[in-house]
Amino acid sequence: MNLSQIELLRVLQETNLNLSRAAEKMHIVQSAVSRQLQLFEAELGSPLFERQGKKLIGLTALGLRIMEEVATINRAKNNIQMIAADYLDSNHGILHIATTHTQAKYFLPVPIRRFREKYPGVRIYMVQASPEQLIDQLHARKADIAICTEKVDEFADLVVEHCYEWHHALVVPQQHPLSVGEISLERLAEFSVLTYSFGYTGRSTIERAFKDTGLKLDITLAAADTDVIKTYVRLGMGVGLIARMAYDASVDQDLVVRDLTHLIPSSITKIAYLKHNYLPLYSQHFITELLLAGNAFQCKA
Amino acid sequence: MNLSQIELLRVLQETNLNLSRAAEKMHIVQSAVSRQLQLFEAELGSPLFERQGKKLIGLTALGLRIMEEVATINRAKNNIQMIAADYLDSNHGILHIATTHTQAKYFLPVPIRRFREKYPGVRIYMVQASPEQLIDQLHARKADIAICTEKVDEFADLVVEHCYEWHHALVVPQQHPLSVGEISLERLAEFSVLTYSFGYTGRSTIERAFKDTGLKLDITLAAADTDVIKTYVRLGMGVGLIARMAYDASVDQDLVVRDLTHLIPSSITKIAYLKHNYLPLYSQHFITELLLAGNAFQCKA
DNA sequence: TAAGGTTACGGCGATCGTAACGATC
DNA sequence: GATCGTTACGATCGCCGTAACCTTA
Repeated sequence: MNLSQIELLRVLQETNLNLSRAAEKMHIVQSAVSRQLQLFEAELGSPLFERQGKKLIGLTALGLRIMEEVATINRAKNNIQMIAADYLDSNHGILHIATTHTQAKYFLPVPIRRFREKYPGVRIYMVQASPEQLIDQLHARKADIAICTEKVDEFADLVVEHCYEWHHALVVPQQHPLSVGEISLERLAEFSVLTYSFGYTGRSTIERAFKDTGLKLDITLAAADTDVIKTYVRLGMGVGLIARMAYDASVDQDLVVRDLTHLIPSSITKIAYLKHNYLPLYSQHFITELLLAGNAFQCKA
Repeated sequence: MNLSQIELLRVLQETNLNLSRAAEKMHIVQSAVSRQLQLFEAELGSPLFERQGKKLIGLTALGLRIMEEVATINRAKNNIQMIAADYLDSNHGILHIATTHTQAKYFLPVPIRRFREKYPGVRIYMVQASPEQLIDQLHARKADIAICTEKVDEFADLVVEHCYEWHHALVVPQQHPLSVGEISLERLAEFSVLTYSFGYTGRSTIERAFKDTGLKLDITLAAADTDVIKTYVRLGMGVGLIARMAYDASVDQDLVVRDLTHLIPSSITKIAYLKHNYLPLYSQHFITELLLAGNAFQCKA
């Protein structure tokens, strides 16, 4: 048994059990891959893969169980390399952040600016995606840290830290009936609503609030980002249900923002990263920076 | 990086960082070990060991952190081999049990007999030792399963299962003043007591019972095994404080046994084994056999 | 016939062993 | 001088790459 055989098993999973593509990924010829797999299976004494003719079509029970250990080994191997690199120089490296539009636009600018001041040598890559995709990015190790509000609690292999709590707010054009007076869910339900796509930015808490009262929301537009919502609110398509922090007093003066704290449960934006996975010092620092900024953000709101 | 380098780091720890002995253990010459260590440190870019001249005298901060990952990899590697061997043939193998005298003599015979009926091909090795030593045996992977009453709860890297609950009892010669009448801790404290050595067979609960009342125990003899205690009770050296199940009606008729359930808190005998460590099917079966026997044992008592 | 996998064989390089040397007690 | 570790060098064995071959869509 050796580490390249362990690596091979990982790569095979990532290539749909295709030996040729696995060979490419590992920068060796296909016959070498074929042989190493045979050697490994021979050493263990039983096949790890189900075969149809010569093709690999799936894992055996044994293979399935062994893949768990393989994943552990690969994680630890990567960790060793990361730890050593970090020890040599913790001021350079790459930080992959995966997040949603709302966080990227309204929350991250401050912590990222502060982070860059402290670690100018670290390159930052940001990926914008849906919460499900963020988690996939983490699992595929294409992102180091994910920041979002939804979904992340459901995965046992993620470390999740609460960053800040926020509420939804209503935005309407000036003169709109909802721009004054008491707001209730009943009154809200009478209007066309523009809000986030399913699975984005606390949409689930909105659903919950309305489901609990038995009221039905009339969602005319569901967008992944707040700017689209604001745009169509300005066009008079309906009322906007957005994250409070996405209302920007300096550019949104033409819109009236109404507090909904009493109507819709709060949402919590979280930071998530893989368990058992070493994060360089600068990444750890970025997380504390996020938590700090989260605190400040929460107080402001 | 390769698996033998990882293995080397483990072996080095086990040999007090002595390259020569590590080489022996790995069945290669010392110069090869020296070179592999250099190569590995060079690959990581910083030394893993503190050196005094050429001698290794300790781990660096980096080395310390990396050793954690190394342990993980070695565990997973062993698991792979165990899982595969188990898959090939789960009826043969070796089961290393580490336990205390009391368990070995009064509890284990039944579950072990039943286990051997089901797995005649599995060789059983039993080691008798003190609870601390049992745990060392687990950590050194010289034992697969430890069965005892004390200590095991204190280790986070062990899986601990409760097996059965039991009480201490008093054994005295016939005609002894304590052979009749009400027993209290106060009355007990008037006599010389023979019981288990510190750290054995629920000795800690005895301590606790007496410490709580402020009474002082006069322990004339502390032994690791019940038979020694009984022997000296028969010689009239004092009263015996033993585990209830260690009183054997068929051979101890000359002794009077008195229940102490109301005086001394109960003890729990536990099964412990390493976390993140694969146990062959037969070992898993042995554990269920132990739990079954523990249940029966508890009812009987 | 293209795509995926296996088998055979020669060459190269990683790693080992031998051996001589250096340091430390 | 005994113990422990390093360095140099030749030999070996493992692993890769080339290439021919087999199988199935």
